[in-house]
Amino acid sequence: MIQINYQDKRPIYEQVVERFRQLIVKGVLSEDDKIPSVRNLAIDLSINPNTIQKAYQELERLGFIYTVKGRGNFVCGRDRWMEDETTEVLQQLKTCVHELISLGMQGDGIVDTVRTEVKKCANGKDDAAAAGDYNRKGSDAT
Amino acid sequence: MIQINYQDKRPIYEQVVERFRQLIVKGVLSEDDKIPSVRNLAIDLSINPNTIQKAYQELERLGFIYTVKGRGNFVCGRDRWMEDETTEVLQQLKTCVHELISLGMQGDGIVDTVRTEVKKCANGKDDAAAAGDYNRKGSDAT
DNA sequence: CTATGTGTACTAGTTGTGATAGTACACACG
DNA sequence: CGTGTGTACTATCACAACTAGTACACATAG
Repeated sequence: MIQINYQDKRPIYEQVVERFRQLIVKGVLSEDDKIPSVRNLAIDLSINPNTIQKAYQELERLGFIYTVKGRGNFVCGRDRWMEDETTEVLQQLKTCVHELISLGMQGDGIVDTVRTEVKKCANGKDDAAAAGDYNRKGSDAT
Repeated sequence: MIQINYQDKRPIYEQVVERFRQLIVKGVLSEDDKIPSVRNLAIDLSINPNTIQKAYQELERLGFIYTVKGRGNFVCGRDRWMEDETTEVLQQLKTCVHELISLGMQGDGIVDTVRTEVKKCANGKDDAAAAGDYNRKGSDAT
């Protein structure tokens, strides 16, 4: 489910955050799905519970999950993060366009690239639906 | 020329690298332009020469500058970095597109956004030409 | 109620990286 | 040779990431 890459220079907690962010945005994890407990995931990944806790706090701050004391952590609905995420990624997209122009790439080429990429997504439908679910309400991990 | 933002969480040497990258990509610094010496820039920014050295080594590794022992550091030609940079930014662009699709944005909307941004660049012509040059061959800093 | 699983908070310590400080050496140029 | 340059090296400090261990509060099942 969650893998840690020790070759990666980024801190572990950041990798955990990023991984869950992907799973949630792509729809692999749905609203109110339960995610592993701090302790369970820590054992699973052979790292310290505090590191997972830090990751979960960050995910909560970003609006991706909510916490119920004594019960666990659960995935928030799209309305809690979709707008912010879209704004952010849109900003990244614009920055890329500016840089490509600076690098001498033609505007038409950029637009074409994007159009091609959009079509590719439409055909492949991304990997969200294919991935299936992971840990639904009530089906707690063994 | 180069400013350091101490509010920024990124290390100083990384900020220096990023700033020079921008100046070079945008054409403010041209091929064979001389950039400040390790010691001069260190004094200028009130930081340690070793930090600048680290930044310059990274810039050389990335192909943005070349070093001549005893003379200084100079900007490389576009051919040394343009291809790699374009490939990298293009990859970022595609990732953004995929994420926006996952976030539920319509493909048409994405393409429109890009087209609009391209036009904006075409009108403003970015800020490359406006910035002028900084430190040409032979005009060493005082 | 108790036992268990959960999130939360706190202290203490280790490790790695960024940054500083200082020194020394090699090369280019006038 | 003297100056300005890049390069290399050691030592030290500060901070972030991570680990280790403990303690407490809450929810649920028995």
